[in-house]
Amino acid sequence: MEHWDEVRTAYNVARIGTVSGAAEVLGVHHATVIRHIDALEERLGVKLFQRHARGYTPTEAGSDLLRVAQATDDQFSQLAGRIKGRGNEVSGELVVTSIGGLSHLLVPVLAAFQDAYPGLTVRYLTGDRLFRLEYGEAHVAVRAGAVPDQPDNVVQPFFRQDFTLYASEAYVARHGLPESCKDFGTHRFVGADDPKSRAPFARWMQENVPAENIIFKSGDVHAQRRAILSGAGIGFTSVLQAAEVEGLVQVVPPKPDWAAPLWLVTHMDLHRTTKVQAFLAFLKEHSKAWQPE
Amino acid sequence: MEHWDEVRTAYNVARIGTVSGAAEVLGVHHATVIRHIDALEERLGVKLFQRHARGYTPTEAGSDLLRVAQATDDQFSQLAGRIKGRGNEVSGELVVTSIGGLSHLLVPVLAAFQDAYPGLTVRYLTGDRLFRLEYGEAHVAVRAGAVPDQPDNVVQPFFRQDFTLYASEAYVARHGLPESCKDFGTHRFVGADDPKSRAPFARWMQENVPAENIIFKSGDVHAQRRAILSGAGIGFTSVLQAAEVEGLVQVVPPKPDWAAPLWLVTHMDLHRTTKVQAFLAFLKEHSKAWQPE
DNA sequence: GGGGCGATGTGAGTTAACGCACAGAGAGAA
DNA sequence: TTCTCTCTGTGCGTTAACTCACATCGCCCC
Repeated sequence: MEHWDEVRTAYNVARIGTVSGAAEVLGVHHATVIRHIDALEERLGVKLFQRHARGYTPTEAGSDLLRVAQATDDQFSQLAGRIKGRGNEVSGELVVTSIGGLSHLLVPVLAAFQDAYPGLTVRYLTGDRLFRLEYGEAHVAVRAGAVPDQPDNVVQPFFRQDFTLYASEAYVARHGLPESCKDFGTHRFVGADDPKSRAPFARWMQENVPAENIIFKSGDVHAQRRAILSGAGIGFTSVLQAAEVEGLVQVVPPKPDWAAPLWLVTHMDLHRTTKVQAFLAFLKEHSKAWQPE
Repeated sequence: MEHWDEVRTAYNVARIGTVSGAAEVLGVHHATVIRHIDALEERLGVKLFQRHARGYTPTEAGSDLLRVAQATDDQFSQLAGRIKGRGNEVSGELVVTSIGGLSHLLVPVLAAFQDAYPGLTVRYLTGDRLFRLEYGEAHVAVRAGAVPDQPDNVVQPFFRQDFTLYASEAYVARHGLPESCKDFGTHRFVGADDPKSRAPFARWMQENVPAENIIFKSGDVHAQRRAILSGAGIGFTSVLQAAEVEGLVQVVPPKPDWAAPLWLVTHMDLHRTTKVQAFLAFLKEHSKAWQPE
């Protein structure tokens, strides 16, 4: 049973009773309807209609087709309604991904967004690997670093995340603060575990801090911040994260060179949907407080 | 949601995951598949798939379509199986119509046919009006008289029904038998109620028997036979019917001029079906005993 | 009974859908 | 990295499907 359009044609003929009437409803010429019926009967090897001057009356097979196609028509109508409607409503699932270091900013916003749309389920993905928008793994991604140049991805600037060096009050009381790069040899540092990290502050540390002075390394920014707080050494933390923790002292003011630009990335096919647009607007609104100035 | 073929295309893309694979399954070029998807998405206003180099992955709307179309595909497959299969089996309903005077012959055959096919329901229609095959009122009709020339009807000769004049034994004992037409003026007759009857014996009676001698008239042949049997007069009855009744005496031997040819008529659209063919063969086999010689 | 109407059917012309060929882009392997 | 394979995407020519027009046939109403 291929050629579903022919089934639809036969369905309308059976429903209405005449070829002409069905042709009008279908918006095609009645000759087309006749050819569809003939082709379908030929393929099935059974007459679906008895032809007479007043129209077509379905045989048993035609009546059977009428019932099945009626159900199909209903199903498709409902489907079309759901699909068209869903394009304009915020429901189902919203999948957001970002680097782990942004969870303290995003999670409250996600929770508030879910609260605003009760029909919505939020999934927040963080992980080592990059979740790929083109495979439908997420609707929205928050990416850091250089402008993502993936084709089929819509990229918007989000905000600039400032970083600088922090130390715990206990560390300062014990070791003091370095006044310039020349003092780094006498201090201990907390840094990134990944030597290939492309974060600007991480590369700065690789170039300006002797490797042997980096005595605590972790791939997780939260672990690094905890290490700094525990007095393990001096290390980079985002200004916003540091502000939420008691007991951290800025070693130097934030430098623009250390800042990491953040980008909002969506897949082209999903970017126009109401759900994604609603979340992007919601996120931008709530992130105004995070902007540097 | 028009263009069910596009839904089928999208269904296969969602099911298989690639345009090329779906195109192969559908037996069309992959460009056609792409155009179908694009047209469907355009019409719905929602992306059904996320496109990437490895194939198409369904969005939520695409997944929804996949579910619905999967069910539709199943339904259509079952429908095709039923329709194709039903063409080769004898089941459902068999509707046979004839003039009322043939019921004593047809009913036993219909009962035996039903007994041979337990899945079958038989309907036997008799009535004043002609049941019309082209409106699907019956599968098979047994017609008398001239060759039916309805277009779209398949006509086969059935057998020749012989008629002649009968009288009851009581009538003969009381009035004797006429030896020729000249004696008709002294006899009483049972005849047809309808002066426009086209039956050859009825017209013969109109022409050869004085109207005032026809003292019992009925439209029903069974009533006429009963009247003859009750001694009301001389009248025509089919030879086969008369043979089943005790107490009837042939006034004259059957004449070919009085015989009524019977025809088996089916609608063109139903004639080829196994069910109709099975019944026609069954009926012909059982009617061999009725043939004159 | 006859004219009009609406239905089915068929042949000819036209449009739109399809197949073909090639370009481009990732993904995986050497 | 580079090569290769596969899949997507698009312009162009062709074919098949569709529209159009006309013929035909029944039915209904006048």
